[in-house]
Amino acid sequence: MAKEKSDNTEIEILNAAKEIFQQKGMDGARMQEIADKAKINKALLHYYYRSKQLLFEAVFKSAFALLAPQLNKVLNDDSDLFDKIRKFTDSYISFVIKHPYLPNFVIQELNKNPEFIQKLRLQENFPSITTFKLQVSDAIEKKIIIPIQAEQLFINIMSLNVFPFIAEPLLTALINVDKKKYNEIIQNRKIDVANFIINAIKI
Amino acid sequence: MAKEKSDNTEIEILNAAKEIFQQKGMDGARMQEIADKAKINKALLHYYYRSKQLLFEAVFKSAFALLAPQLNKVLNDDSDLFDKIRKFTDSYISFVIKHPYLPNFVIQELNKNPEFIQKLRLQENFPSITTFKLQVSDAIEKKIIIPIQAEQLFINIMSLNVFPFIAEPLLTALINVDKKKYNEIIQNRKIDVANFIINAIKI
DNA sequence: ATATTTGTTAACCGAATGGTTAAACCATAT
DNA sequence: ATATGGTTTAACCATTCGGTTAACAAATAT
Repeated sequence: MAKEKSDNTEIEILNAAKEIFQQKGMDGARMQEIADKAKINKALLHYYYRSKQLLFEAVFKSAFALLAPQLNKVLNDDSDLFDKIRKFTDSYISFVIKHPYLPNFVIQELNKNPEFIQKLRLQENFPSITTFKLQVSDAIEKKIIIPIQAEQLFINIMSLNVFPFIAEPLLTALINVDKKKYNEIIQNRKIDVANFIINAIKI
Repeated sequence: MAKEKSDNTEIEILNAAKEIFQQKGMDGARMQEIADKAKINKALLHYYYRSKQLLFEAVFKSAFALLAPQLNKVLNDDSDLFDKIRKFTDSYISFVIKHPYLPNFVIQELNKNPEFIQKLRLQENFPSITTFKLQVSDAIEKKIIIPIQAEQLFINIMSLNVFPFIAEPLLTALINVDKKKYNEIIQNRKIDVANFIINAIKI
């Protein structure tokens, strides 16, 4: 069987497509450019993925499959609430350094195509907030944290961790630092953000 | 002079272009679609703005000109620090409701074109963090707030206010609410976010 | 009244783009 | 060795897209 060769090609294509789509988005990406990056003929893209749309969806699902476990660190990890916040904040930054374009890509394409999320919802492993809500209620009852809606807390955690990467070009300009200094600031956030959140909610 | 008529057309074009560009981005927008929305012939777009790129830049600058005063509410308003945080948080939500696609548009296009920010920097009215830094230092000295880098605080304020709009499709799915419920949550944030921030930094 | 400038349009153009086709290639089974 | 099946390519196709042209319309100046 020629399985090995074809498997490789299929993966090469997906990797090339990931890079191009995540950097340029669905509209900005060119099939030819993906083919070039994968070092194959453009017709092969269609042989394996039929259309730009289907190739894009494969990339998108694959991207979300990487992101979901990260989100589950906040939502479904069973450690203590404060620990969880610290762990997530710390690990998310490492994650984004590995996949710099990924979160922005997911958010951006979801904005252009909001109904797309329905397809993801059906997948197993789609993050659910249920456990997190119980945990927050519990911490409020036990007077560990002030009363706060779990949804609001979750949004805050996400905002503080994700936004600085998405808005990097704007923020570097506004706070008037170069990319190097901005990265230092981001590094500091590994600890600072968790403390900021915990400070805001602890009694 | 045919000034009135031409003025109208030029503004019609810009408004149509704003809508299309902000919803679909530079790559997704079509000149024909902009012409249709402005109810004019496609050649007129080029008559007034010469190229798609220049039309886009006009839209982008105009969008940023709307956003800048909002940012200056945090950075250069001379009210008390806590007041400022409350005022910004409250007013930013109203702003985004009026211009739902704007912040995302600016951030997104800056990501695809980071050098673009240089052009904006030269414009007067470009927000500067200098005053805000002094204010934060002052508040720390006076033991009103805990020690925190002004840059970090600014990033936090921006994150908590801007991100929930940018990531709306993702967040509604993750916290499992419909659009109506999500808007209620956003409305609550007008007060909640300011309190969250102040709680996190006050002594 | 008429010439001149400004605004507007229909028709057109060339390049780029997503997608297709038909032939070649190549590993394996017979 | 050769037939078979999947794999890969060069060439091609139809359409879309940004942009141009040339002619027409309308306003203004003389």
